[in-house]
Amino acid sequence: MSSVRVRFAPSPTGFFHIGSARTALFNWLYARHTGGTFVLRIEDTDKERNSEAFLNVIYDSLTWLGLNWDEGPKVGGSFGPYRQSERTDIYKVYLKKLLDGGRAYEKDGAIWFKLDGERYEVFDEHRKKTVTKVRRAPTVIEDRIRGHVERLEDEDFVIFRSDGNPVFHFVNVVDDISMAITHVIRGEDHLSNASKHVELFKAFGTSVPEFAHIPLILKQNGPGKMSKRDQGALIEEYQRRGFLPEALVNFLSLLGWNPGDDREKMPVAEIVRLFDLPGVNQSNARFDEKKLAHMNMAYLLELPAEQFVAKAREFFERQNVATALAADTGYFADVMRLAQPKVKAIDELPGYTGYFFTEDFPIDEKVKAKVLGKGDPKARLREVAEALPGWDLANDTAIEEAIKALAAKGGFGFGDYQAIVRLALSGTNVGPSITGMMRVMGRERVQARIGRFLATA
RNA sequence: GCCCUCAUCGUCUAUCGGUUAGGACAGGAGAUUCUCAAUCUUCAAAGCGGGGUUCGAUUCCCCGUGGGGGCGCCA
Repeated sequence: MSSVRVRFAPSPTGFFHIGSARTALFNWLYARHTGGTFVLRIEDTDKERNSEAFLNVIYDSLTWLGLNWDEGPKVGGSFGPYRQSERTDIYKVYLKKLLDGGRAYEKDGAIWFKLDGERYEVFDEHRKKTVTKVRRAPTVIEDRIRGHVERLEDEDFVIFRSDGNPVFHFVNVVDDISMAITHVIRGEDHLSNASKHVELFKAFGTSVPEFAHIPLILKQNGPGKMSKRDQGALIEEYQRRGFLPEALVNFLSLLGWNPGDDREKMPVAEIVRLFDLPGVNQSNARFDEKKLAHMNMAYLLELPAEQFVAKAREFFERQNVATALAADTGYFADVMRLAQPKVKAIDELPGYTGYFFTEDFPIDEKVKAKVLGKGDPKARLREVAEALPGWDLANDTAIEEAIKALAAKGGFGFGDYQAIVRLALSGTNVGPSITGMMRVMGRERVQARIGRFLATA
């Protein structure tokens, strides 16, 4: 085990979104790559906005994505507790250090961090008020991704609110010190805060951790970074829609990082092996749901059939679309196996396979008009209905051969039967092969559907 | 307004001074197939602008411009 200790420090103030997931992922990847420790810390100092429900969303989402934490809530560790709301004693100790060292003072009921340097007053045009500034040199941030960054931190800032609760900058730094965090990997939106943090680290007399400010994920359309309200922003949504977590992880890893060559689809173990800070980009990346969908499809295609069926079963049950017919697990599995190579996502399944599970499926009138408008398809269908009792429906090739033989007799081709049989069995013109459909539906159901179609259409 | 940061096809990106600027998604065309997908082939598509440095800049520097972030007793 290396000495690397990274942390993911979300606050449970809303649903877990894709930017947070990516930050968690990069931290996790770095920990796993270096053989270090991945710490989960809950930053719940804002009592007004925190909720227990959102806390569970964080645990669920991380678990679903496979980002297991070595220390943190639920698993414990020797640097706990891991929820900031339970660390108030630690914060008091650290505050006392600052107070005793003359690096903090009280004003307006709050406690402020005192920067070193000479003070002077100036009118701030933007904020329309007089502020006290400190004459001092810019703070230097050595960032593993950004390089050398300088920023002038010239105003004291609040570290304890007047209600007695510590603020983010303070607890963040204190916890990083007390949890022995070595690498701070977080979004670039914190780069401007980093100067405050560096000053705090210096005031505590501790070494500053390595910083790595990763690029942000921008919303797909329009300006700005991805926020909770944007389309596709919530991890929970992908979970609900039956996306494969490994596909999402693979996609997310490529947003702001690359292995240095053309490889894109990689098992997570390979990403862990290749991931490193120098491979992280500096520029923001725009979220692309089409590419995610493609990645998901690629993973879905190679998923072992049993797993695909299980995923489908879970989705059908959760969406409450299971019918009496779908309750037949053997039949359900056969249908799903037929659909696996054809769909791009699990949530397409109910729509794509609906007609398998009910006799009351709709007939697409446009398709019907088109199919019936060419030649005499109903005659072909009648031939199938008559020949069907003698066919072997055990496998697709046998069915295909039977249809071809039937076609040859009348001087037709397979194609003259395909569309009309499909229409009679499914009511539409898209779907799995008709041979597969016939095999899975079975003789009785096929016979009944063709008969009904012939009688009514 | 001030501060920080970034800049290659529509999008994600490769290139660490010398390449016909490569790949992937999306888009077009074709092949294949029982439909639709998938798959295969193929086409179109990029170095923000201006100055430098250099024999040579997408690559290094500066200035613009544009994007992003920050400027709370939120995190």
